[in-house]
Amino acid sequence: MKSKIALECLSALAHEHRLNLFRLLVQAGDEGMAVGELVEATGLAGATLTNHLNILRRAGMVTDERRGRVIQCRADYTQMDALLGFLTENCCTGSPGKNCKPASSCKPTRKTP
Amino acid sequence: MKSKIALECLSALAHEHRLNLFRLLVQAGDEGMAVGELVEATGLAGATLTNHLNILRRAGMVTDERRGRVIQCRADYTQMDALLGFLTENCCTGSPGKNCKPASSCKPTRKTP
DNA sequence: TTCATATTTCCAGAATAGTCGAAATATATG
DNA sequence: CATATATTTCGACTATTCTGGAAATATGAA
Repeated sequence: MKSKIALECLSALAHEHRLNLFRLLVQAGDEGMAVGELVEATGLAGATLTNHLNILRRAGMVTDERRGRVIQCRADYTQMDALLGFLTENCCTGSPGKNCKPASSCKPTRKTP
Repeated sequence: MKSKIALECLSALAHEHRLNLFRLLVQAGDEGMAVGELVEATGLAGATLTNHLNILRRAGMVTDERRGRVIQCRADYTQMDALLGFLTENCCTGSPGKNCKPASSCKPTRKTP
């Protein structure tokens, strides 16, 4: 992951509402949550929520898919993984004697099928 | 790590200059870097740099120690580790079937003695 | 087509963050 | 003490981000 994208991811998560939003989506698992459900869950105005979602989308932390009138959002675990990797790398590289193990793998939690 | 502190850490790192600053300190290892050296390295005005340092300090990502007239700064690896732990936990907990391994350990890179 | 629902875009005001010169503080040295 | 160096605080300005109402767009249903 490039520094610029890592910065976008960090900025995306560095806000109370957006961190909360991302956690909600993580907990929702593969199913994800509709924008309307997120409005309900957070109590934010629609326009405000869309703004935050757009920031998470631009950073690649959230993906979505239209299902009829509803837009279903999901946390992107791959991007979160890449961010963890970036932080881990940049915590120790650049000098000899690296001490960091590779970032832990972060897979979606599947709903019981 | 509590959510509020994690947010402070994320906000601290979510800025071009501060991420750069933190990386410089990580690369500097246990020795750390003086504020003056950081001013040189970044080209920022003293007041601006102090502002960014204060944000990193409040978040616990940077510690420092006075050595005579000079203030020597260091990256706090423990806090970085805690942040990685928080992100990893919150990437998968809250629902059954956790898939994340524990966050990798992040130790300072020691200068060759 | 007409109506209802879901979401986004547009816009503007309010709040917060970033920047840096100048003055203040802390420490060392002569 | 007086002077020099290192860093921080203060104060003011600019830039960015956050917020939500209202209008626009998209889809589905009658």
